[in-house]
Amino acid sequence: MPELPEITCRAREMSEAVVGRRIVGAKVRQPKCLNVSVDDFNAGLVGAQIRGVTHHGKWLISETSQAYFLLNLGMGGEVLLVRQDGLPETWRVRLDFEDGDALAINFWWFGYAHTAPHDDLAQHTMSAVLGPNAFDIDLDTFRELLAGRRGRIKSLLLDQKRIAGIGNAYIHDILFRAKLHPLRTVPTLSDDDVCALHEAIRAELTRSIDKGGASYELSLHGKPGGFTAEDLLVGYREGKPCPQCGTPIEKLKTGSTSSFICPHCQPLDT
DNA sequence: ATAAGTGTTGCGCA
DNA sequence: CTGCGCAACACTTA
Repeated sequence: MPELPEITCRAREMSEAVVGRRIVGAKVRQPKCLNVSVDDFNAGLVGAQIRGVTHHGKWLISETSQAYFLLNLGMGGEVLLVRQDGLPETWRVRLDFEDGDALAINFWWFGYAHTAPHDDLAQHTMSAVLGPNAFDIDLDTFRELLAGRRGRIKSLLLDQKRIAGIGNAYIHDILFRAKLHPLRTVPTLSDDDVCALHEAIRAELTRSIDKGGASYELSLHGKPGGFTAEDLLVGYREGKPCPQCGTPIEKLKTGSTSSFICPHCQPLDT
């Protein structure tokens, strides 16, 4: 799930559904995903009332009356609001509310459930070092972000310290929409390219947010998102025709990740 | 049935 | 500064 559209949707859902509720119990099945001891985790959250839920990049951030509660779902996972007597089989961390509901949190790889002091979110380094949210960044800030950079454009867009929220699923369509090859280096981009890329980021993220996020992830209430494989332009569509020109879409290795491109619309040499 | 592939992140190294 | 490989170890697909 773990890209900006899904996290944005989860934050909105949680804002509506759990703000104002009080946590009366916490259970941790996988202590490894915490940044503090189980005892400190419990002490931070049990008795706390949830005040608000936002996100920064792929981090879901809940402010409570006692501590901040920060979630990163890694490479996929759910935050489900369920009854305590109707829990799913697998969950790694659970927060129980006083009304009998619970948040059941699961992820299948590399997730985190952290806490940070009530008065000092900046102490949470993993979220504090993130760049501005990809969706909120304005054109001038985006230009400044690229100025002086020499590396590949795909590496920069995936670097959460520079711009937060884009992952290796949405980036295929973002680059396609901007007509940019993932291996293009930043200095080869014209100002028109930079504007197109800025617009593509907003447009592609919005397209998914408006549908409730990717269909391979579940909402707080257990419903799949409405952004399906059919909505993708070139991502994960190897061999299928480019929606613009019909050229077969290619899959290529770009560093340690894969990329999907239209070789005609996204030429490497310019 | 076994193995490779995968949406994340931080770190060390060249 | 940059790219790259690795380590965290679950689940699907070939």
